[in-house]
Amino acid sequence: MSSTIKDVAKQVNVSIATVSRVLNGQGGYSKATEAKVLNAIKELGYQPNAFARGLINNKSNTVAILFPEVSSQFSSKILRGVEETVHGFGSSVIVCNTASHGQRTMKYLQLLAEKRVDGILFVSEIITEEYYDKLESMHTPVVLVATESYQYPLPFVKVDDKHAAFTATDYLMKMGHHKIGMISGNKEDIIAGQPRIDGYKQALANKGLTFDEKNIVHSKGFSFTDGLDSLPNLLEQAPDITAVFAASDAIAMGAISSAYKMGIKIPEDLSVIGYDNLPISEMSIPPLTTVAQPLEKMGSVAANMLFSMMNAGQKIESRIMSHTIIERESVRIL
Amino acid sequence: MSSTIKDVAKQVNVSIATVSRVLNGQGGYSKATEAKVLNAIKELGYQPNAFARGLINNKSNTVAILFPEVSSQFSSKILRGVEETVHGFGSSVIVCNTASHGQRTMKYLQLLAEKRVDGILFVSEIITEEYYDKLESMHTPVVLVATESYQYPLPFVKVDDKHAAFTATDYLMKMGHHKIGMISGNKEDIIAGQPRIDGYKQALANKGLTFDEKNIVHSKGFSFTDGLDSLPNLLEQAPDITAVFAASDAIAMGAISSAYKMGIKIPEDLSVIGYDNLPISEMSIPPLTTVAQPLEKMGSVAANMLFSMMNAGQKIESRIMSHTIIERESVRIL
DNA sequence: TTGTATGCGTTATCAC
DNA sequence: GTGATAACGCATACAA
Repeated sequence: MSSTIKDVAKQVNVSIATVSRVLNGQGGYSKATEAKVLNAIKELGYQPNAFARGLINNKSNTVAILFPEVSSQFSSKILRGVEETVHGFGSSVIVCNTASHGQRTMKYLQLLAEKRVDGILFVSEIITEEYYDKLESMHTPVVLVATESYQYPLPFVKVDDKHAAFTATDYLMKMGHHKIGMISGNKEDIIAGQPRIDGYKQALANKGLTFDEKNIVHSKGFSFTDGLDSLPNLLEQAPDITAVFAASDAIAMGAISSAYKMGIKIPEDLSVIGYDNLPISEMSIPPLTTVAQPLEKMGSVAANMLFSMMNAGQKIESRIMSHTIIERESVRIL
Repeated sequence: MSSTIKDVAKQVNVSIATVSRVLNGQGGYSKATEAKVLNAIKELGYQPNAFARGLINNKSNTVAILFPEVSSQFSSKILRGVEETVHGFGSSVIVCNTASHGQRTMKYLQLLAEKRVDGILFVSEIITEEYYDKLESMHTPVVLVATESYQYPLPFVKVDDKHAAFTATDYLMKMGHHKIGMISGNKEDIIAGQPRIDGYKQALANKGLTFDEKNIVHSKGFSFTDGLDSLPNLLEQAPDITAVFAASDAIAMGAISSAYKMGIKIPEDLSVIGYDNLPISEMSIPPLTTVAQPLEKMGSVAANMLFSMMNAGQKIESRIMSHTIIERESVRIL
């Protein structure tokens, strides 16, 4: 099939040791033999065998990334950042779609353990004891992205969700709104749910506004249909609100579509601010004002952390990425 | 570090051959030893080493997929389908972002060759001679997704672009439109560009309508901003059109946003039909009528083809996937 | 039913 | 400068 180091050696009449040396540029050979070897490599179309190398070096030049859902704009953006920097290190990235399913995730980890991946990125997942034990047994660097673990000492890179929600709500108030509703996403979600609710409440309190339970509706998740379904409920509970903070861009898009159906004009009748700054927020009508997470950057930062851990072997500090308000046209100045 | 087959053998006082046998369930050992071995494996937390296995079997249980851009909804959907079926086969998928860049692509192929991936999926790319030669030298099954090669005998899975464009245009005519414009995307694109233009023209001709060059504008690409920029031009050239066929959903979304800015109502003043049926088409205001490509399905079909090729070693037939019109609310009945 | 020995393609440690 | 050769962890042909 594919030619080996042995074939090259034979062709040039040197030992495999020598070939290996020039292959790795270690020196200890004459210019002449180097040229001959290099030439033979070209001629034979020799490809180093990653299996053999891995066996010796215990290194696969591969990292894995696990998502609850690969095919979301959210995941895609992170993946983009990860892929770019991983490729820069000469490594490859394996993607895994866990569907937030425990058994499936464990099966993946097993596979990744056998493949001896050099590092693992966990996106938007809660780390269970089962996962953690497995990860520990693998002795593989791990970094969390857009999530964190309160139980286990895993480094993470994410935005401060509570702070970001505070900023979004505060922005609305700065624009003159006092009656502000919220579509919260899943409040059971300890990472992306509750903290954003807390941030919203705190911003209100900070300006001396009292929080009213009627101004918030808790959707099941963070999707478009969640927004679509929730806005009518919110408006029924709280007809007097002039603005709504949606816990995700998808929810915001759903709310906007819902408003459109009900003949409510955005932002004339109702202002909307989202969360994430996905590509869809640009495509919205009107374009969506939102608080941005630097997703691609987060991916690349996380990947860099992984490589630091592999090389230095040291524990790495977590990173809180800064969020920013992207002003577009879905919020009206009151 | 990690324990090996040898450790297991020692623990149970059998030979490594025996351990290997029960590991692979080949039979040829007593129930008693099997139990003991299995037990020791659990106890020691033994993990098979994929490097060693790969070295012997010449199989990595890994396939690679190359995209011009990983972080698009288009790519994501395909990836989702691929990941699902590949995982079903107990393999992993490596993602590569080529950026449609020759050198970068070649570097990827080199890496994949060294890793001895079992198969390669090429999405939305033109296969150059350089790529093909490299692929040939790798002796690795390849299947093309959402593209095809006129020069090289590579199996593909895609929609019939010309036919789909015909269907879209024909749908518009069935809804009573006679003056139909098109925003074509990149007409130099031999796979996704020209065929869709041809389909549009043919649908017109089929109903006895004459094609007018003024009714079409060729954007640089297939993106949102292409649609945003192109609609005004189209409307200037052809003020009397009542409907437009956009060569992608992103273009359609851009056109709709553009119309919104110009105070043109969709679909009352102008009907729009897209192409792809990405998730965004649901989120559009109004929801976008479009011709759907079954992207996720295409991914899974392509992956299945890959495994057939690996196992059977046989050449595989290409697959033309059927497209369908998804009726939503962006087309008005005239 | 089980064990021994060889080889897969490299790298690395010795020698020379 | 260069060449043998022993690992790396596993599968398998061949013996027993």
